[in-house]
Amino acid sequence: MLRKDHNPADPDDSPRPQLAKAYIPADTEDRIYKLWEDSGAFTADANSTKEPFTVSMPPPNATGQLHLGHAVMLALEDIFIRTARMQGKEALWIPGTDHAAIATESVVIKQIQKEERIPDPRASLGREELLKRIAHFVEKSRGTIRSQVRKMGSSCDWSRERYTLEPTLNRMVNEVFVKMYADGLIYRGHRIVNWDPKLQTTVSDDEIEYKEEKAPFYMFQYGPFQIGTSRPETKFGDKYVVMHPDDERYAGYKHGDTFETEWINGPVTATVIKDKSVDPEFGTGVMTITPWHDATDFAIAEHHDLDKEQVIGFDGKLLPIAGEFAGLRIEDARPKIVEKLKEKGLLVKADEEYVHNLALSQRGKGPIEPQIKEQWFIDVNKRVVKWNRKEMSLKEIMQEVVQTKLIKIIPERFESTYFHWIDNLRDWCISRQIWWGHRIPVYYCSACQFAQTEMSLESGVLNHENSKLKTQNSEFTSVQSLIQCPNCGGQVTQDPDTLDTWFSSALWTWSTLIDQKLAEDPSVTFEDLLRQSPDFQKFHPTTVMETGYDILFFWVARMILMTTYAVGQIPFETVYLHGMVRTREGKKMSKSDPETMIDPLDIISRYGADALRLSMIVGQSPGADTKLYEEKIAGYRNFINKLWNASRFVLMQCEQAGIDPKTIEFGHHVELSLADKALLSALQDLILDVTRGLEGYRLSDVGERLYSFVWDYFCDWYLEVSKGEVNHAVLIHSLRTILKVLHPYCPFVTEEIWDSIKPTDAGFLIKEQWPIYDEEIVDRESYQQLQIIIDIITAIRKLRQEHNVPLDKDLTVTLVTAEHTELLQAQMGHIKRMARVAEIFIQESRPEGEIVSAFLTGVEVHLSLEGLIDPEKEKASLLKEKENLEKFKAGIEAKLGNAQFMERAPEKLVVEQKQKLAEAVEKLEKIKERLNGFITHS
RNA sequence: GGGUAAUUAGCUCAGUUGGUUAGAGCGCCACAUUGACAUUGUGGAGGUCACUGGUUCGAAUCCAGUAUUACCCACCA
Repeated sequence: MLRKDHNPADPDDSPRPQLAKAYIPADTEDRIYKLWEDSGAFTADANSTKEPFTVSMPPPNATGQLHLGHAVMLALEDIFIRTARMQGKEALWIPGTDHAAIATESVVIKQIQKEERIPDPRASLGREELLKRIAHFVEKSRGTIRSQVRKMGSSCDWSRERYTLEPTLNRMVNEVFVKMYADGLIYRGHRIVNWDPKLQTTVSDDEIEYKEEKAPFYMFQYGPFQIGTSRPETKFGDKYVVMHPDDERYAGYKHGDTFETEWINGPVTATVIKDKSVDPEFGTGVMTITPWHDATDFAIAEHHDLDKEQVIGFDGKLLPIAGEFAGLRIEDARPKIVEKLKEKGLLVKADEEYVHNLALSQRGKGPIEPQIKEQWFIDVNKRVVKWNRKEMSLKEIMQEVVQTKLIKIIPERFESTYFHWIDNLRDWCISRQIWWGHRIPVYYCSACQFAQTEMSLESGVLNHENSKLKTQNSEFTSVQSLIQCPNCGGQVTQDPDTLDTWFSSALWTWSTLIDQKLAEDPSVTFEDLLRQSPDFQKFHPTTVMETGYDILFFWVARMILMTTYAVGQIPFETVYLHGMVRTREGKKMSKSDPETMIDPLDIISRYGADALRLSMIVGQSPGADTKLYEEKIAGYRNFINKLWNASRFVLMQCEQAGIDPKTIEFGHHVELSLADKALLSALQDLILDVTRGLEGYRLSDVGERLYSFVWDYFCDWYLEVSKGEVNHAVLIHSLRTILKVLHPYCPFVTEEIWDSIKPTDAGFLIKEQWPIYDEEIVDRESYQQLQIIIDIITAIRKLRQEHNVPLDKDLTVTLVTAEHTELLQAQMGHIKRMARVAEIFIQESRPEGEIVSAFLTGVEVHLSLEGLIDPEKEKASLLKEKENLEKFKAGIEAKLGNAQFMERAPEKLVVEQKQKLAEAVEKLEKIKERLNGFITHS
């Protein structure tokens, strides 16, 4: 798979491996991905005896485009999965797509409106036809996201790909709905819901966002009271005035008192209500209520059994109760109503600067109108969930599994926001008035419904539970003509609503593991489906759920809720939450602003998926937002190229020596130099750090460690040493090890290089075994000895540059040492070559003449620079170092002289400090001697 | 109003349980040029770790408060 170029100049014309001068990801990635996929490397085996490691991919919108949020998610999950796979686990990463109910339906409706000039496609086309159109649209466009997921290098098991609207998932949705209904967790009732007049559907509390808006706050005279409002258009039906029972100012009015007052469209009779939910401090302490359009007012009305009247229609226009204003839209009606009240002398004052929060639909961005509507809800407080022999409510079970650490959230602080959310959680409205989605599996009898609504409702569900209707219902298309009412034999129809898309998403970790063939058979019960699905048995609970913190509530919490209830297992053991990707200015990237938008596909084509992955992982911590910009990505592209060229160097070394790298086997027979031993030792430390870091989900740390090892140690020192003393076996072995531990982060480039250096009998790197830490190879002494050589080389380079010594000047260096003579003798060649020194003397006394010096631990470095030295400069730099050392020394002495420190500090630290002190004292002595030399000379 | 976090070099960020003479990448300055790599090499400059107190032998790290910023939740007529 690498490029094998024939070299015409080569006399024997035998083609040798030759890597291109620079790594070109675009020539590599798709090819490698296909090789992996075709080889079956992504496919997990439910029958294996290996320990399972499962990741359920958060399903992207089936009609969507890959964005950076997906890219982060895919990169992280792929690292988890590739590591687990190499570590010998049965790794399953299950991909899928989401039907994205509201989003998809509104896209298609808009398209039809625009292209076919049909103003109301729902009315004109009807349910069946519209669903067909949407399904067609999804089918046509879902291939896009699949190929884009592949572009990231995602090693997910495509043979198990799932879709949130497929028949198996539909059956699971129905099973869970019926189970919850039977347990009394799902009920239908008239409640105040969030109505989106624009999208013509209810939405859940979590699908609302608030925007600050300045709108006038009016004070009106209402009988003897003054009442405040920012929404005069809702006030037509107001006939109750509410105040706190303890409010002294209104002690003269009793609960139930009535009075007549002039109001918008004439006189009304109002009733006094005393309720503790009124805040006496706010405004006048008196308010009128609009139970149909306000949640608080609704609660008061329920409590006192008051009348509720609808004022605003579901189309957002005023109803006949508004009299002359009926049919007007809110924004048109409001000023007119205020004007009328003003003319009547009922407007007391208007605060034009009032700021309040406007509730908007997250999807459609239109205002939300609270309405009373009969909807389906999930009761989160009823105690029917069996867990550890206790009966718990859905709220309690959600708390329980996180509190007891059965589920661990990373970063931990999100646990408190999770608990806070649960505390505020109200019953979940699960019905939606859109068509694209899982239809509510409830049937009504048109014949007897009028007389017995509840009865026919129940019989529909009960019948369903008795599995008479299951076959028909496993397809989401309606089949009501087949169904007869068990009560009266009349024709039944299905509930027209669909379920909140999060209802089906909440089942994702396990519904995707249910055997699809088995699920087609209606005689197999739900419990048997769980028991007999091999994937479910092997791979659930999943290991880690990785997703953005923005859907902790929408999705993660609801998966916990539904899964513990429905299958009696936690959905995942660990939740890893990543942050949002932002622009370099910290702004959200938005499609409407292409300037700030980074398109992952564009980045991949120019820098490669590996570089993109690194740029999103290194330097990011979980739960924190991350800023991404092109220079950062380019930096990691450079790193990838560095690795590529290091490999190229290794291959060239082998080629020059006539060695086929694939035949190299590394073992005890290999003779090792100091640098070899140091490198092999450092590699063990790397393996340990990387393995532990990945286990602890510290992906950024590990990425940085790998980056630094490859560049700063392997390339900058080991490969440089190799230029004077090459050991092919060590080169190949260490490069192989590096590729393995780097593979999860940059799978493409490592696989590509691996092909050139892998052992003859080896397969793909993706299936290689993870390196095992071997303490016996750790050789601290050699590592430190090489470090001394490195320090000497660095010191010489530094002195040389400080004194502007040209590189072509023949340089003589004297190393003064008492203890390292042997080491320096042996490694002299490397020092000469890498520091570009002509001659080195190793002796025990300082040389004569014009020299510049550096003082290392155990070694003095002196450069003889006749006629090139600026003595003042050298003196100044020595003085500066002396000053620093003295400060440092004084600090340590203070510590060591402190009785409390000596008593309480750990032994190890004291020893360390003493060691440092000794070194500082030694250096200081030498610097002082050297400075004295200056004084005598001048 | 309640909560969670952030504040470290010009920029973007690390800093794992308190013990480092506070690190990295980019940028900057100087030098190097066809020998793995200019998507490079070598060296350098640059930080009183937001502020004020406290705990401690010892604080970027723990505690309290202040300031600024971001996000989340609730929403009062």
